Amino acid sequence: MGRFRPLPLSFHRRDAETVARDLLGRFLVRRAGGARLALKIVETEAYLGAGDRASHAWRGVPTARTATLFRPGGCAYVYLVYGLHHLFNVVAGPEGEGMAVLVRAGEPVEGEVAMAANRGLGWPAPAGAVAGGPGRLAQALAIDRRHDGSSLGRGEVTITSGEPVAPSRVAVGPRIGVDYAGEAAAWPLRFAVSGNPHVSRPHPW
DNA sequence: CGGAAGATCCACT
DNA sequence: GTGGATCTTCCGA
Repeated sequence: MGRFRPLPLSFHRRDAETVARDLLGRFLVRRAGGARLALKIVETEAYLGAGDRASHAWRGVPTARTATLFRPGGCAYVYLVYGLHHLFNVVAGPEGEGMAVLVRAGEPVEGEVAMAANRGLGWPAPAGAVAGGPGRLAQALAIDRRHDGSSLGRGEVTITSGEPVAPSRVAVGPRIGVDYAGEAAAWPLRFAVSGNPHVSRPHPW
């Protein structure tokens, strides 16, 4: 036992917005070949499922791609965007809701050299270069669709305890890259640790 | 069965 | 600020 203790699956089985806020400050831990890589989560986005135009589950019906999104909260939902980048999500809520939290950025805390190498960078690297952005984060942790559906309570990818971030230090804004989603594009479902330099974009806050 | 679009990133101007 | 890379998935016909 040590520093990284996985959170119980009940943590993830709450509504996506609550989980998105509560994931800030927690650790995302990747174990591979005896090595351990860890990031402190500093930016997330909530996707609400049916009725949220920006969500892959907005129609409320599972498809080949989104099957895992409808499982009970506490597993990974990983998919490929633009034919190039894998994005890592935490499935939230009860079974059938299709809710999830996209983990958009992390601050390296262990295995920095290996994570930077996964990104084709040396270490030290500038803040945000290793895991400031969802595609970068997945690449740094070597997460891909093999991890789709895996439990986050045990195994190669886990979410562990950390320092929760006080509400007063959480910055809120609209989600990134969902302009096609109509009204839902403006919903304030993006959360970040205020002022943290590893966040994926210049703070609009 | 085909077209269109995408929860991004990087290089270049 | 703009455009290209690259490919799976999805939906309409």
